[in-house]
Amino acid sequence: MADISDPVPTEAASATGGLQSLDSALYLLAVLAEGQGPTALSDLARRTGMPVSKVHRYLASFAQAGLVRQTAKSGKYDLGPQALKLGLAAMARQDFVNQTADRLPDLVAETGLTALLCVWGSYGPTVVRWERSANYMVTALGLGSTLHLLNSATGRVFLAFAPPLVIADVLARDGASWAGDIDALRDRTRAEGYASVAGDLIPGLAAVGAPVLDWQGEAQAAVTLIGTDPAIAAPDAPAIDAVKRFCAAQSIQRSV
Amino acid sequence: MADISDPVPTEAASATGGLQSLDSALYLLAVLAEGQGPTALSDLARRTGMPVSKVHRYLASFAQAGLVRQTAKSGKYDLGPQALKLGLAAMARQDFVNQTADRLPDLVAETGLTALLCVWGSYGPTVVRWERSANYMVTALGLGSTLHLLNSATGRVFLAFAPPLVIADVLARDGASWAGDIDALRDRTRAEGYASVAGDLIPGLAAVGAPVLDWQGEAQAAVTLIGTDPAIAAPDAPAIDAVKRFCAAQSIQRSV
DNA sequence: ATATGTTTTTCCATATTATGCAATAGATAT
DNA sequence: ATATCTATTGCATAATATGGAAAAACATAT
Repeated sequence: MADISDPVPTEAASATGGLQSLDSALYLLAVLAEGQGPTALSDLARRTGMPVSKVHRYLASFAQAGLVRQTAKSGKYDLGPQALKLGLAAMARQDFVNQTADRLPDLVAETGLTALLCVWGSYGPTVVRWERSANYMVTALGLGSTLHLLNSATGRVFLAFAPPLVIADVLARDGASWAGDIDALRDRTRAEGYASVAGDLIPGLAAVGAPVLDWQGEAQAAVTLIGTDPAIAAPDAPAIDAVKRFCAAQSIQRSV
Repeated sequence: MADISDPVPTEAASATGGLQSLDSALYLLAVLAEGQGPTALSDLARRTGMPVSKVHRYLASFAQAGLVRQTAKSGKYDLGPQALKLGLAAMARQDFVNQTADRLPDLVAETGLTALLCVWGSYGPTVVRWERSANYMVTALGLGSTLHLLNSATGRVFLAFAPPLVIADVLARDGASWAGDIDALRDRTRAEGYASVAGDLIPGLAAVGAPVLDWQGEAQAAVTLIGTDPAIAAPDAPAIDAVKRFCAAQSIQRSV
């Protein structure tokens, strides 16, 4: 152990202080989860690059814990009931609003803009959290304020990503005095993954917003960046990329 | 091969052919999942009977895999996003849940009520799908929420149609503070094929639920309709017929 | 301020434990 | 029947997890 090359043992993978065998095993589990259904042992070995005997022993432990089970007929392996319980337990602890709110300062620091967190209330998008940047401007918006469904970037996020029936009442109210094509607005927002206003509606105010989605793909909240410079809402503005990435990180990735 | 030879007679623990370290680690994960929320390292060590250093290393590996994460502020450990993915992957392989969820909008359209799909989790009936109608009201219930076994229509469905052993633990917990006759409640629910609450337990809330049964006649899931009008739970209400027909249609198939 | 009690994290020598190869058992098809 | 898959088990070796204790990090009390 007096070897000088000790600081770089083999690779930089397991620099976390965990167990190598556990890392391998959990990788195997992830591979199994990404498969479409029951998977053969040899197939798993191939896809993980591990020896079959190793995979087999890992699976034996997983099976004992109920995370994996073996189909009686074909001998293939699949996720077990304990995996479902784990997921349900994790789901119960997902608190989108608070977890997003906790990371809001990061977004503000990155963009230098004021950030707004809104959820859907009875009367429309409702402000639940402010995170002010250094140069914030005074607005009439306070905690608990409701925003317009069509006039605001935040509202448009809900228009596009909230369940249609939920927003139906407010849409009927706010849509009555709206001249534009609502369907086109919704479709475009959905396609682009964000909404913006650039001072054309509220002079001197520009905003870009994106949705925080739950695993049903419905908006649980909306995060919006606000500033005075219309440039922040330009199609290639860095703020847009920032909000989208931020919200994606807070959302559940369904792709698997 | 009935060899009784004990090369290492120190312990007779894992006769499964798996890895000891994995068994320990997965036990730790199960303990973490059964906790109510973020748990301290030392607490986990106490509850598992393992040395802190061991627990810490396990958690480091789990964290790298995303199954566990550490809350930024308190340093406590909780289930991570990968746990959710695992659960969703496991759920995706349960055909009846998917098929039922896909048809939930039909039920909502037919009745005009908000529909809820629940499966059995560690703590009781767990919401896995919401399909909201125009006038939804319950905001305290989110995806992953658990319902009371006896107070809720959904819970009563599981009480009557889930295997007794599965619900035993939760029944012991929830039944302790229950004044009524549990056996009578179960028998009546079984006979009628549905369960309901009409605002007498949770003021202003009425619900009717029915089971999605597998080939053994056991409840794999429960579908519940929720509304504010107590009339929807009246014995001859159309909502009751709708849920029962809906669930019956979902219960038939599946053989493999 | 300093002290005291929490916690979490890292270090290190030891031997316990996982590893990979290869042989066995079981199954399906030819 | 043989052939060719797959899953499972044994075994010697060394690589790896282990637990005690020390060291940080953190909070609360004095």
